Amino acid sequence: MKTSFTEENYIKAIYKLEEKLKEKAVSTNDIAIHLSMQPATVTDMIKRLSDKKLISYKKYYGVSLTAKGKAIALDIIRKHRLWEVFLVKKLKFKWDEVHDIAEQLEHIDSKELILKLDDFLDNPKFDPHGDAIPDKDGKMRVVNSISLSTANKKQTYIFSGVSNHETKFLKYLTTLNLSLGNTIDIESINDYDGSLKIKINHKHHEFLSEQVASHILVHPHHVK
Amino acid sequence: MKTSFTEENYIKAIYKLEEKLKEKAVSTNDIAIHLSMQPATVTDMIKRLSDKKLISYKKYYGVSLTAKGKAIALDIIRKHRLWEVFLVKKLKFKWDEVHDIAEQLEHIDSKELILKLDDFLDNPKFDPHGDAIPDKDGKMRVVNSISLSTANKKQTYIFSGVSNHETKFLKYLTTLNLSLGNTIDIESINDYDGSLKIKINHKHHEFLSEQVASHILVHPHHVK
DNA sequence: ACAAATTTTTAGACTAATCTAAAATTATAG
DNA sequence: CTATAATTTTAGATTAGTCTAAAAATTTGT
Repeated sequence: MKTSFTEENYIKAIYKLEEKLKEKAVSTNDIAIHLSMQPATVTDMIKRLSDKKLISYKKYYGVSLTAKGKAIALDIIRKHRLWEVFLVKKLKFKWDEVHDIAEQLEHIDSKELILKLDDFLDNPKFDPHGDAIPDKDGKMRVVNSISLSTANKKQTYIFSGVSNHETKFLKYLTTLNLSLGNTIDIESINDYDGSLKIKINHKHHEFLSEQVASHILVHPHHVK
Repeated sequence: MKTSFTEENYIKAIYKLEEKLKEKAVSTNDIAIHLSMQPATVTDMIKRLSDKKLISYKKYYGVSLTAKGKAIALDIIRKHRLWEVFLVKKLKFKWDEVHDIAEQLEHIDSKELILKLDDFLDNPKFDPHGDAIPDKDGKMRVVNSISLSTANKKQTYIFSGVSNHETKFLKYLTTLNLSLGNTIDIESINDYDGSLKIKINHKHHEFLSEQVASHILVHPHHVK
Protein backbone atom coordinates (compact mmCIF):
# COMPACT_ATOMS: atom_id res chain seq x y z
CA MET A 1 0.00 0.00 0.00
CA LYS A 2 1.65 3.17 -1.21
CA THR A 3 1.03 6.47 0.56
CA SER A 4 0.34 9.52 -1.60
CA PHE A 5 2.16 12.82 -1.33
CA THR A 6 -0.97 14.24 0.32
CA GLU A 7 -1.36 11.42 2.82
CA GLU A 8 2.30 11.80 3.74
CA ASN A 9 1.75 15.46 4.51
CA TYR A 10 -1.13 14.65 6.83
CA ILE A 11 0.88 11.95 8.58
CA LYS A 12 3.79 14.34 9.08
CA ALA A 13 1.43 17.01 10.42
CA ILE A 14 -0.10 14.56 12.91
CA TYR A 15 3.36 13.45 14.02
CA LYS A 16 4.46 17.03 14.66
CA LEU A 17 1.25 17.86 16.49
CA GLU A 18 1.59 14.78 18.68
CA GLU A 19 5.11 15.93 19.60
CA LYS A 20 3.81 19.38 20.46
CA LEU A 21 0.70 18.31 22.37
CA LYS A 22 2.47 15.46 24.21
CA GLU A 23 -0.25 13.27 25.76
CA LYS A 24 -3.34 14.96 24.32
CA ALA A 25 -5.03 13.59 21.17
CA VAL A 26 -4.63 15.59 17.98
CA SER A 27 -7.89 17.28 16.99
CA THR A 28 -9.35 17.83 13.54
CA ASN A 29 -8.96 21.56 14.05
CA ASP A 30 -5.29 21.26 15.05
CA ILE A 31 -4.57 19.52 11.76
CA ALA A 32 -6.73 21.93 9.76
CA ILE A 33 -4.87 24.94 11.17
CA HIS A 34 -1.44 23.31 10.76
CA LEU A 35 -2.12 22.48 7.09
CA SER A 36 -4.23 25.58 6.27
CA MET A 37 -7.16 23.39 5.32
CA GLN A 38 -10.86 23.26 6.13
CA PRO A 39 -11.87 20.99 9.05
CA ALA A 40 -14.30 19.16 6.75
CA THR A 41 -11.43 18.27 4.44
CA VAL A 42 -9.42 16.97 7.36
CA THR A 43 -12.31 14.79 8.55
CA ASP A 44 -12.43 13.13 5.12
CA MET A 45 -8.71 12.46 5.08
CA ILE A 46 -8.49 11.11 8.62
CA LYS A 47 -11.21 8.63 7.73
CA ARG A 48 -9.05 7.41 4.87
CA LEU A 49 -5.90 7.23 6.98
CA SER A 50 -7.89 5.39 9.61
CA ASP A 51 -9.15 2.86 7.03
CA LYS A 52 -5.51 2.29 6.08
CA LYS A 53 -4.66 1.73 9.78
CA LEU A 54 -2.14 4.55 9.78
CA ILE A 55 -3.95 6.42 12.55
CA SER A 56 -6.50 5.48 15.18
CA TYR A 57 -9.52 7.71 15.15
CA LYS A 58 -12.50 8.15 17.45
CA LYS A 59 -15.20 10.48 16.15
CA TYR A 60 -15.37 13.87 17.87
CA TYR A 61 -12.35 12.92 19.95
CA GLY A 62 -9.20 13.09 17.83
CA VAL A 63 -6.51 10.96 16.26
CA SER A 64 -3.13 9.40 17.01
CA LEU A 65 -0.63 7.62 14.80
CA THR A 66 -0.42 3.83 14.86
CA ALA A 67 3.02 2.18 14.88
CA LYS A 68 2.74 1.91 11.11
CA GLY A 69 1.82 5.60 10.78
CA LYS A 70 4.64 6.64 13.06
CA ALA A 71 7.15 4.64 11.02
CA ILE A 72 6.02 6.46 7.89
CA ALA A 73 6.28 9.84 9.66
CA LEU A 74 9.81 9.10 10.81
CA ASP A 75 10.82 7.97 7.36
CA ILE A 76 9.59 11.22 5.82
CA ILE A 77 11.36 13.24 8.50
CA ARG A 78 14.54 11.23 7.88
CA LYS A 79 14.36 12.01 4.17
CA HIS A 80 13.59 15.68 4.75
CA ARG A 81 16.54 16.15 7.09
CA LEU A 82 19.01 14.20 4.98
CA TRP A 83 18.10 16.30 1.95
CA GLU A 84 18.56 19.44 4.05
CA VAL A 85 22.09 18.30 4.92
CA PHE A 86 22.75 17.69 1.23
CA LEU A 87 21.45 21.12 0.24
CA VAL A 88 23.54 22.94 2.84
CA LYS A 89 26.71 20.87 2.93
CA LYS A 90 27.02 19.98 -0.73
CA LEU A 91 25.06 22.57 -2.70
CA LYS A 92 25.96 25.47 -0.37
CA PHE A 93 22.46 26.67 0.34
CA LYS A 94 21.99 28.80 3.46
CA TRP A 95 20.25 27.11 6.40
CA ASP A 96 17.25 29.37 5.94
CA GLU A 97 16.75 28.47 2.26
CA VAL A 98 16.35 24.72 2.36
CA HIS A 99 13.00 24.01 3.93
CA ASP A 100 10.71 24.35 0.89
CA ILE A 101 12.98 22.35 -1.39
CA ALA A 102 13.36 19.56 1.18
CA GLU A 103 9.57 19.58 1.53
CA GLN A 104 9.43 18.43 -2.09
CA LEU A 105 12.41 16.07 -2.00
CA GLU A 106 11.11 14.24 1.08
CA HIS A 107 8.42 12.57 -1.06
CA ILE A 108 10.81 10.96 -3.56
CA ASP A 109 10.24 7.25 -3.27
CA SER A 110 13.40 5.12 -3.31
CA LYS A 111 14.87 3.22 -0.37
CA GLU A 112 18.14 2.77 -2.24
CA LEU A 113 18.44 6.49 -2.93
CA ILE A 114 18.19 7.39 0.73
CA LEU A 115 20.67 4.73 1.80
CA LYS A 116 23.19 6.01 -0.71
CA LEU A 117 22.50 9.65 0.10
CA ASP A 118 23.03 8.88 3.80
CA ASP A 119 26.41 7.31 3.00
CA PHE A 120 27.39 10.11 0.64
CA LEU A 121 26.77 12.59 3.47
CA ASP A 122 28.76 10.41 5.94
CA ASN A 123 25.69 9.35 7.91
CA PRO A 124 24.92 12.66 9.58
CA LYS A 125 23.11 12.53 12.91
CA PHE A 126 21.78 16.12 12.81
CA ASP A 127 20.37 18.41 10.14
CA PRO A 128 21.50 22.02 9.52
CA HIS A 129 19.11 23.28 12.21
CA GLY A 130 20.34 20.82 14.83
CA ASP A 131 17.37 18.46 14.57
CA ALA A 132 18.22 14.77 14.95
CA ILE A 133 17.96 12.59 11.85
CA PRO A 134 16.13 9.28 12.39
CA ASP A 135 18.07 6.25 11.14
CA LYS A 136 16.49 3.78 8.71
CA ASP A 137 14.73 2.05 11.62
CA GLY A 138 13.29 5.32 12.88
CA LYS A 139 15.65 5.66 15.85
CA MET A 140 17.18 9.04 16.56
CA ARG A 141 19.43 10.63 19.15
CA VAL A 142 17.71 12.07 22.18
CA VAL A 143 19.22 15.47 22.80
CA ASN A 144 19.02 17.04 26.24
CA SER A 145 18.98 20.58 25.07
CA ILE A 146 17.37 23.45 26.94
CA SER A 147 16.15 26.85 25.86
CA LEU A 148 18.75 29.57 26.27
CA SER A 149 16.09 31.62 28.09
CA THR A 150 16.17 29.12 30.97
CA ALA A 151 19.98 29.01 31.12
CA ASN A 152 22.12 30.17 34.01
CA LYS A 153 24.37 33.15 34.34
CA LYS A 154 28.11 32.73 34.18
CA GLN A 155 27.94 29.44 32.36
CA THR A 156 29.14 28.31 28.95
CA TYR A 157 26.81 26.54 26.51
CA ILE A 158 26.95 25.07 23.03
CA PHE A 159 24.40 26.29 20.48
CA SER A 160 22.75 23.05 19.40
CA GLY A 161 19.43 23.86 17.75
CA VAL A 162 16.45 26.14 17.25
CA SER A 163 12.78 25.80 18.16
CA ASN A 164 11.66 28.27 15.48
CA HIS A 165 12.47 27.41 11.90
CA GLU A 166 11.17 30.55 10.21
CA THR A 167 13.40 32.10 7.59
CA LYS A 168 13.35 35.48 9.32
CA PHE A 169 14.50 34.03 12.62
CA LEU A 170 17.28 31.98 11.04
CA LYS A 171 18.47 34.97 9.00
CA TYR A 172 18.56 37.04 12.18
CA LEU A 173 20.79 34.52 13.93
CA THR A 174 23.08 34.62 10.90
CA THR A 175 23.42 38.41 11.20
CA LEU A 176 24.53 37.83 14.82
CA ASN A 177 27.25 35.54 13.49
CA LEU A 178 25.79 32.73 15.50
CA SER A 179 26.07 29.23 14.03
CA LEU A 180 25.36 25.73 15.28
CA GLY A 181 28.19 24.45 17.46
CA ASN A 182 29.32 27.92 18.59
CA THR A 183 29.92 28.42 22.30
CA ILE A 184 27.71 30.90 24.12
CA ASP A 185 28.88 32.49 27.40
CA ILE A 186 26.11 34.14 29.36
CA GLU A 187 27.56 37.36 30.67
CA SER A 188 24.46 38.83 32.23
CA ILE A 189 20.72 38.34 32.42
CA ASN A 190 18.33 41.29 32.66
CA ASP A 191 15.90 40.46 35.48
CA TYR A 192 13.29 42.85 34.15
CA ASP A 193 12.74 41.59 30.57
CA GLY A 194 14.79 38.40 30.49
CA SER A 195 17.16 39.71 27.83
CA LEU A 196 20.73 38.45 27.74
CA LYS A 197 24.22 39.68 27.09
CA ILE A 198 26.27 36.87 25.62
CA LYS A 199 29.70 36.21 24.16
CA ILE A 200 29.84 34.03 21.04
CA ASN A 201 32.77 31.65 20.55
CA HIS A 202 34.72 33.61 23.20
CA LYS A 203 35.05 36.34 20.57
CA HIS A 204 32.23 38.82 20.06
CA HIS A 205 29.51 40.17 22.34
CA GLU A 206 25.83 40.21 21.42
CA PHE A 207 22.52 41.21 22.95
CA LEU A 208 19.54 38.82 22.78
CA SER A 209 15.92 39.57 23.65
CA GLU A 210 14.09 36.97 25.74
CA GLN A 211 11.94 36.24 22.69
CA VAL A 212 14.99 35.31 20.62
CA ALA A 213 16.74 33.47 23.45
CA SER A 214 13.66 31.33 24.01
CA HIS A 215 14.03 29.82 20.53
CA ILE A 216 17.73 29.09 20.85
CA LEU A 217 18.47 25.60 22.13
CA VAL A 218 21.74 24.87 23.91
CA HIS A 219 23.45 22.22 25.95
CA PRO A 220 26.06 22.76 28.64
CA HIS A 221 29.64 22.90 27.49
CA HIS A 222 31.60 20.01 28.93
CA VAL A 223 35.33 20.51 29.35
CA LYS A 224 37.26 17.27 29.17
CA MET B 1 1.01 29.41 -14.63
CA LYS B 2 2.46 26.35 -12.94
CA THR B 3 2.57 23.04 -14.80
CA SER B 4 1.55 19.95 -12.87
CA PHE B 5 3.55 16.75 -12.62
CA THR B 6 1.05 15.15 -15.04
CA GLU B 7 1.17 17.96 -17.57
CA GLU B 8 4.96 17.83 -17.49
CA ASN B 9 4.86 14.14 -18.35
CA TYR B 10 2.66 14.78 -21.36
CA ILE B 11 4.89 17.62 -22.55
CA LYS B 12 7.95 15.44 -22.23
CA ALA B 13 6.23 12.62 -24.13
CA ILE B 14 5.26 14.99 -26.95
CA TYR B 15 8.82 16.33 -27.12
CA LYS B 16 10.26 12.83 -27.40
CA LEU B 17 7.72 11.80 -30.03
CA GLU B 18 8.45 14.94 -32.07
CA GLU B 19 12.14 14.00 -32.02
CA LYS B 20 11.34 10.50 -33.14
CA LEU B 21 8.80 11.37 -35.83
CA LYS B 22 10.79 14.35 -37.13
CA GLU B 23 8.46 16.37 -39.39
CA LYS B 24 5.21 14.48 -38.80
CA ALA B 25 2.69 15.72 -36.24
CA VAL B 26 2.32 13.72 -33.02
CA SER B 27 -0.96 11.80 -32.90
CA THR B 28 -3.25 11.12 -29.97
CA ASN B 29 -2.48 7.43 -30.31
CA ASP B 30 1.29 7.99 -30.29
CA ILE B 31 0.97 9.75 -26.96
CA ALA B 32 -1.47 7.19 -25.58
CA ILE B 33 0.89 4.33 -26.40
CA HIS B 34 3.97 6.16 -25.12
CA LEU B 35 2.29 6.92 -21.79
CA SER B 36 0.25 3.69 -21.52
CA MET B 37 -2.97 5.66 -21.39
CA GLN B 38 -6.31 5.55 -23.17
CA PRO B 39 -6.67 7.76 -26.26
CA ALA B 40 -9.74 9.42 -24.73
CA THR B 41 -7.67 10.48 -21.74
CA VAL B 42 -5.03 11.92 -24.03
CA THR B 43 -7.62 13.92 -25.97
CA ASP B 44 -8.77 15.55 -22.71
CA MET B 45 -5.24 16.45 -21.70
CA ILE B 46 -4.17 17.86 -25.06
CA LYS B 47 -7.19 20.14 -24.94
CA ARG B 48 -5.97 21.48 -21.64
CA LEU B 49 -2.38 21.88 -22.83
CA SER B 50 -3.70 23.61 -25.90
CA ASP B 51 -5.75 26.04 -23.76
CA LYS B 52 -2.54 26.83 -21.90
CA LYS B 53 -0.77 27.48 -25.23
CA LEU B 54 1.84 24.82 -24.56
CA ILE B 55 0.94 22.87 -27.69
CA SER B 56 -0.88 23.66 -30.90
CA TYR B 57 -3.64 21.24 -31.67
CA LYS B 58 -5.87 20.65 -34.66
CA LYS B 59 -8.67 18.12 -34.13
CA TYR B 60 -8.14 14.73 -35.80
CA TYR B 61 -4.74 15.94 -37.01
CA GLY B 62 -2.27 15.93 -34.14
CA VAL B 63 -0.23 18.20 -31.90
CA SER B 64 3.12 19.98 -31.75
CA LEU B 65 4.82 21.90 -28.99
CA THR B 66 4.79 25.69 -29.00
CA ALA B 67 8.00 27.56 -28.13
CA LYS B 68 6.72 27.77 -24.56
CA GLY B 69 5.98 24.06 -24.46
CA LYS B 70 9.36 23.19 -25.90
CA ALA B 71 11.12 25.33 -23.29
CA ILE B 72 9.31 23.41 -20.55
CA ALA B 73 10.23 20.08 -22.16
CA LEU B 74 13.91 21.04 -22.36
CA ASP B 75 13.88 22.21 -18.76
CA ILE B 76 12.50 18.87 -17.58
CA ILE B 77 15.04 16.98 -19.70
CA ARG B 78 17.82 19.18 -18.27
CA LYS B 79 16.71 18.36 -14.75
CA HIS B 80 16.35 14.65 -15.50
CA ARG B 81 19.84 14.38 -16.97
CA LEU B 82 21.54 16.47 -14.29
CA TRP B 83 19.98 14.29 -11.59
CA GLU B 84 21.19 11.19 -13.46
CA VAL B 85 24.73 12.56 -13.38
CA PHE B 86 24.36 13.18 -9.66
CA LEU B 87 23.07 9.68 -9.02
CA VAL B 88 25.88 8.00 -10.95
CA LYS B 89 28.84 10.27 -10.21
CA LYS B 90 28.11 11.15 -6.61
CA LEU B 91 25.86 8.43 -5.22
CA LYS B 92 27.53 5.62 -7.19
CA PHE B 93 24.42 4.19 -8.80
CA LYS B 94 24.92 2.07 -11.91
CA TRP B 95 23.93 3.68 -15.21
CA ASP B 96 21.05 1.23 -15.55
CA GLU B 97 19.56 2.04 -12.14
CA VAL B 98 18.94 5.77 -12.34
CA HIS B 99 16.09 6.29 -14.77
CA ASP B 100 13.12 5.79 -12.44
CA ILE B 101 14.56 7.90 -9.66
CA ALA B 102 15.44 10.73 -12.06
CA GLU B 103 11.88 10.48 -13.39
CA GLN B 104 10.72 11.58 -9.95
CA LEU B 105 13.46 14.13 -9.27
CA GLU B 106 12.91 15.91 -12.59
CA HIS B 107 9.65 17.39 -11.25
CA ILE B 108 11.18 19.11 -8.23
CA ASP B 109 10.47 22.78 -8.69
CA SER B 110 13.37 25.12 -7.85
CA LYS B 111 15.45 27.13 -10.31
CA GLU B 112 18.07 27.77 -7.65
CA LEU B 113 18.39 24.06 -6.87
CA ILE B 114 19.19 23.18 -10.46
CA LEU B 115 21.70 26.00 -10.86
CA LYS B 116 23.53 24.85 -7.76
CA LEU B 117 23.32 21.19 -8.71
CA ASP B 118 24.76 22.03 -12.12
CA ASP B 119 27.71 23.81 -10.48
CA PHE B 120 28.18 21.03 -7.92
CA LEU B 121 28.50 18.55 -10.80
CA ASP B 122 30.93 20.85 -12.66
CA ASN B 123 28.43 21.76 -15.40
CA PRO B 124 28.36 18.41 -17.18
CA LYS B 125 27.49 18.45 -20.87
CA PHE B 126 26.40 14.79 -21.10
CA ASP B 127 24.48 12.42 -18.87
CA PRO B 128 25.63 8.87 -17.95
CA HIS B 129 24.11 7.49 -21.17
CA GLY B 130 25.84 10.03 -23.39
CA ASP B 131 22.77 12.20 -23.94
CA ALA B 132 23.45 15.94 -24.11
CA ILE B 133 22.24 18.06 -21.20
CA PRO B 134 20.43 21.27 -22.22
CA ASP B 135 21.77 24.42 -20.52
CA LYS B 136 19.44 26.74 -18.63
CA ASP B 137 18.41 28.40 -21.90
CA GLY B 138 17.57 25.03 -23.46
CA LYS B 139 20.64 24.89 -25.71
CA MET B 140 22.50 21.62 -26.00
CA ARG B 141 25.45 20.17 -27.88
CA VAL B 142 24.70 18.66 -31.23
CA VAL B 143 26.52 15.37 -31.42
CA ASN B 144 27.32 13.83 -34.77
CA SER B 145 27.19 10.28 -33.62
CA ILE B 146 26.32 7.33 -35.82
CA SER B 147 25.08 3.86 -35.07
CA LEU B 148 27.86 1.31 -34.78
CA SER B 149 25.91 -0.89 -37.22
CA THR B 150 26.61 1.66 -40.01
CA ALA B 151 30.31 1.99 -39.18
CA ASN B 152 33.23 0.98 -41.36
CA LYS B 153 35.63 -1.85 -41.04
CA LYS B 154 39.20 -1.19 -39.91
CA GLN B 155 38.32 2.06 -38.22
CA THR B 156 38.49 3.25 -34.61
CA TYR B 157 35.50 4.84 -32.91
CA ILE B 158 34.63 6.28 -29.52
CA PHE B 159 31.58 4.88 -27.74
CA SER B 160 29.50 8.01 -27.15
CA GLY B 161 25.91 6.97 -26.44
CA VAL B 162 23.05 4.49 -26.70
CA SER B 163 19.75 4.59 -28.55
CA ASN B 164 18.13 2.05 -26.23
CA HIS B 165 17.91 2.94 -22.56
CA GLU B 166 16.41 -0.30 -21.27
CA THR B 167 17.94 -1.72 -18.12
CA LYS B 168 18.56 -5.08 -19.78
CA PHE B 169 20.45 -3.54 -22.68
CA LEU B 170 22.58 -1.34 -20.44
CA LYS B 171 23.39 -4.25 -18.15
CA TYR B 172 24.44 -6.30 -21.17
CA LEU B 173 26.89 -3.64 -22.29
CA THR B 174 28.28 -3.61 -18.77
CA THR B 175 28.95 -7.37 -18.96
CA LEU B 176 30.93 -6.68 -22.15
CA ASN B 177 33.06 -4.26 -20.15
CA LEU B 178 32.01 -1.50 -22.51
CA SER B 179 31.66 1.98 -21.03
CA LEU B 180 31.10 5.45 -22.46
CA GLY B 181 34.30 6.93 -23.84
CA ASN B 182 35.90 3.55 -24.60
CA THR B 183 37.50 3.11 -28.02
CA ILE B 184 36.01 0.52 -30.35
CA ASP B 185 38.10 -0.96 -33.18
CA ILE B 186 36.05 -2.76 -35.78
CA GLU B 187 37.97 -5.87 -36.62
CA SER B 188 35.50 -7.53 -38.94
CA ILE B 189 31.94 -7.28 -40.14
CA ASN B 190 29.87 -10.35 -40.95
CA ASP B 191 28.21 -9.65 -44.33
CA TYR B 192 25.50 -12.22 -43.73
CA ASP B 193 23.95 -11.04 -40.41
CA GLY B 194 25.72 -7.73 -39.83
CA SER B 195 27.37 -8.90 -36.61
CA LEU B 196 30.72 -7.42 -35.61
CA LYS B 197 33.99 -8.46 -34.03
CA ILE B 198 35.39 -5.51 -32.11
CA LYS B 199 38.25 -4.67 -29.78
CA ILE B 200 37.44 -2.48 -26.77
CA ASN B 201 40.00 0.06 -25.53
CA HIS B 202 42.66 -1.76 -27.58
CA LYS B 203 42.48 -4.47 -24.93
CA HIS B 204 39.78 -7.14 -25.16
CA HIS B 205 37.85 -8.63 -28.05
CA GLU B 206 34.06 -8.91 -28.15
CA PHE B 207 31.34 -10.10 -30.49
CA LEU B 208 28.27 -7.92 -31.13
CA SER B 209 25.07 -8.90 -32.90
CA GLU B 210 23.70 -6.40 -35.41
CA GLN B 211 20.78 -5.81 -33.06
CA VAL B 212 23.11 -4.73 -30.27
CA ALA B 213 25.43 -2.75 -32.55
CA SER B 214 22.50 -0.81 -33.92
CA HIS B 215 21.83 0.69 -30.48
CA ILE B 216 25.43 1.66 -29.84
CA LEU B 217 26.27 5.22 -30.88
CA VAL B 218 29.82 6.16 -31.75
CA HIS B 219 31.84 8.94 -33.29
CA PRO B 220 35.09 8.59 -35.19
CA HIS B 221 38.25 8.64 -33.13
CA HIS B 222 40.36 11.68 -34.01
CA VAL B 223 44.06 11.44 -33.34
CA LYS B 224 45.64 14.79 -32.73
C1' DA C 1 -14.41 5.33 -54.90
C1' DC C 2 -16.49 3.51 -51.36
C1' DA C 3 -16.92 -0.07 -47.62
C1' DA C 4 -14.26 -1.60 -43.93
C1' DA C 5 -10.84 -0.68 -40.60
C1' DT C 6 -8.63 2.49 -37.77
C1' DT C 7 -8.20 6.60 -35.21
C1' DT C 8 -10.04 10.28 -32.62
C1' DT C 9 -13.41 12.56 -30.14
C1' DT C 10 -17.49 12.88 -27.21
C1' DA C 11 -20.32 11.49 -23.42
C1' DG C 12 -20.80 9.82 -19.09
C1' DA C 13 -18.80 7.89 -14.97
C1' DC C 14 -15.29 7.29 -11.13
C1' DT C 15 -11.68 8.58 -7.44
C1' DA C 16 -8.77 11.76 -4.78
C1' DA C 17 -8.60 15.95 -2.78
C1' DT C 18 -10.50 19.97 -2.01
C1' DC C 19 -14.39 23.45 -0.83
C1' DT C 20 -18.96 25.62 1.48
C1' DA C 21 -23.07 25.24 4.11
C1' DA C 22 -25.70 22.95 7.33
C1' DA C 23 -26.44 19.51 10.92
C1' DA C 24 -24.77 17.07 14.93
C1' DT C 25 -22.03 16.81 18.93
C1' DT C 26 -19.30 18.48 22.66
C1' DA C 27 -17.63 22.16 25.67
C1' DT C 28 -18.41 26.29 28.36
C1' DA C 29 -20.22 30.06 31.10
C1' DG C 30 -23.25 32.07 33.78
C1' DC D 1 -27.97 22.78 34.32
C1' DT D 2 -29.15 24.62 30.37
C1' DA D 3 -28.32 27.90 26.58
C1' DT D 4 -24.84 29.49 23.80
C1' DA D 5 -20.44 28.86 21.63
C1' DA D 6 -17.15 26.07 19.51
C1' DT D 7 -15.88 21.99 17.20
C1' DT D 8 -16.67 18.19 14.26
C1' DT D 9 -19.08 15.71 10.97
C1' DT D 10 -22.19 15.12 7.05
C1' DA D 11 -23.97 16.39 2.62
C1' DG D 12 -23.37 18.09 -1.68
C1' DA D 13 -20.42 20.38 -5.13
C1' DT D 14 -15.97 21.13 -7.86
C1' DT D 15 -11.56 20.09 -10.36
C1' DA D 16 -7.84 17.10 -12.19
C1' DG D 17 -6.99 13.01 -14.11
C1' DT D 18 -8.39 8.81 -15.32
C1' DC D 19 -11.60 5.12 -17.43
C1' DT D 20 -15.22 2.63 -20.88
C1' DA D 21 -18.46 2.74 -24.50
C1' DA D 22 -20.22 4.81 -28.37
C1' DA D 23 -20.22 8.25 -32.06
C1' DA D 24 -17.69 10.80 -35.57
C1' DA D 25 -13.94 11.43 -38.71
C1' DT D 26 -10.17 9.82 -41.33
C1' DT D 27 -7.46 6.37 -43.69
C1' DT D 28 -6.99 2.21 -46.41
C1' DG D 29 -7.56 -1.71 -49.57
C1' DT D 30 -9.33 -3.45 -53.41
